Amino acid sequence: MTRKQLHFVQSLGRGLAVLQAFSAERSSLKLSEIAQITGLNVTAAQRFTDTLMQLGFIHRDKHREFHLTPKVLSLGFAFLNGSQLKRLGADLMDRCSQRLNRTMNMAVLDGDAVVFLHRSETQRFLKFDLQAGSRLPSHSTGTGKALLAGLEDNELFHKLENMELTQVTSYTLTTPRTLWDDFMEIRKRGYAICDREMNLSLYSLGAPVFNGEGKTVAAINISLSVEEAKGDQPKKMLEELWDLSREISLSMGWDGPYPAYPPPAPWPGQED
Amino acid sequence: MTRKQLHFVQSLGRGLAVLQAFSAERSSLKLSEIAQITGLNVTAAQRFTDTLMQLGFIHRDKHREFHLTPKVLSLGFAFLNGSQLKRLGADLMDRCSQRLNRTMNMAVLDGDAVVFLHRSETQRFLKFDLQAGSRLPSHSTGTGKALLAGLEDNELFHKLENMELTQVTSYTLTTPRTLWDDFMEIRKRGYAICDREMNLSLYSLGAPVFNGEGKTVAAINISLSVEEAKGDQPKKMLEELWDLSREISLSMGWDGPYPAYPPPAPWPGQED
DNA sequence: TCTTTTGTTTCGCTGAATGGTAGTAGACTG
DNA sequence: CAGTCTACTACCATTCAGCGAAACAAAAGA
Repeated sequence: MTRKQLHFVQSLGRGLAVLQAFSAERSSLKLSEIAQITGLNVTAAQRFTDTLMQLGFIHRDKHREFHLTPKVLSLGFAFLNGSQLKRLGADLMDRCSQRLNRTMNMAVLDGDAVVFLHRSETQRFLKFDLQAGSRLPSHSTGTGKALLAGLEDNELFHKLENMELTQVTSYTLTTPRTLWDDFMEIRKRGYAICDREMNLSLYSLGAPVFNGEGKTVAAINISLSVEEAKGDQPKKMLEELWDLSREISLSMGWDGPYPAYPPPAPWPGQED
Repeated sequence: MTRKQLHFVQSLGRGLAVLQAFSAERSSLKLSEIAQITGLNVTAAQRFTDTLMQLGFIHRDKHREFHLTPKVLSLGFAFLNGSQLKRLGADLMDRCSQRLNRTMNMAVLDGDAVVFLHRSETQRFLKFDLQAGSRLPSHSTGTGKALLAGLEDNELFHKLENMELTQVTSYTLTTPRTLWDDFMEIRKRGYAICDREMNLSLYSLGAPVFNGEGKTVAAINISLSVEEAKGDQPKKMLEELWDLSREISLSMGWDGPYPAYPPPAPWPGQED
């Protein structure tokens, strides 16, 4: 792990590593497990667990196993509720979702994953349980593709070359080259189509949200079942989605040409 | 801030303080503001912001202001999805919520606040927007009161004496003594009533969830408008809520007498 | 029971973390 | 545009916070 040594507070890094050792699958850990996962020696791990306990972020049950406490949620909550995006967009999205009787989501990019900020639910059955904070691979979701298409060419290229392109279904695009072409289509069209790439019964449309500088800061999506996608539903939904994305972008300060995607560019890698 | 000095890793504490300096209201901070809020000198604050940036938890915009990144959500998400409670209870609650066409919530206690873990939404209008991670004062919510009533007597007393009992509406109970009496009623009845104590048009019923040892680990609630609460709706809702709480407790391993609240106890403080 | 694994405590060493100072870049003002 | 803030960055000597080995204690298995 090469990291600029200058100005890096080791103890903070290690302590956060301890917090991150917990996950949905590994929700209770023994001291020795924490030490193993983080690569710390046991004594050090103990110092950090002690500290985190005193701060109330983890707690130890009677079997001497550590768990995260609800306090860790408060960190994420500060982010969610402080985000201008959510404040401005959530209401607009809720209303649109109600009107269409469709579940919609708003997401941002974090590393190679899309993270959901807000979900407007409806009664419809197609229940694909996501909630604020959920993460999904970006290359196989409507929101993810709408977001990736908004990156600068070189950043996009670099990311494609380095990210893991998991084959989620047989429809998932898994090579940098094919995805690049898809993104260029998205830039032209202004919206993303994700047809069974995430789930064999799911057809999702994703549209970007731009901030005052025309940078892609978020994406919204609307899902249809594959059945519905055969009719003229997509067209209608797309219009609504498009209008909504425009409206949210406007409230974020973008009043320039729409969409504000960069112009399509040729594949910058070696042809093979 | 008195804190056991032994085995407390200062740098971790300070670094986390920097993260916690951000909130919904203060979502973007300058270096000097961070230093001021955390009580660190500027140089130290810089070391921590540097570290947190390198770790991807915060980022700095072009106006040199710091923001949290979506990465902080992942910490809370590990907690949410690792919680047995949520895994077991969410589905049961969703189904119940659908059947009754009522929004329900599940919450746990964290310090003096209730933190919502899961929300089962319905179309109903009474929209009081909460989402996983939201925090509310515990003394004025149905879930909060159901949770507090489950504390050990001395813990409950101590908490009541030390927590801030904000007067949210004119109905909110704000003295330790009156709340104590209310909690004893809750222990007898097995459920909490929160009538306009949080919001003048809200009537909420809260029921506890017990774990395998009979400890109160969570609470669920169902809300009615004050209008509806006048009829025989509460009775019906209560039955459903009660059954659900029992069912969730059972799946958590509690098969003893119900409810598993401690027995009512007299007010331990000085009479005045 | 004994053995193995896991967790706790101690302690001397060292460099990570500290905070003062001085220098620099932006922002605001008149 | 000079002048004056204030906010931020870079540097560096000092030192104590954090470190890990090792000895000890306590659970968990067998």
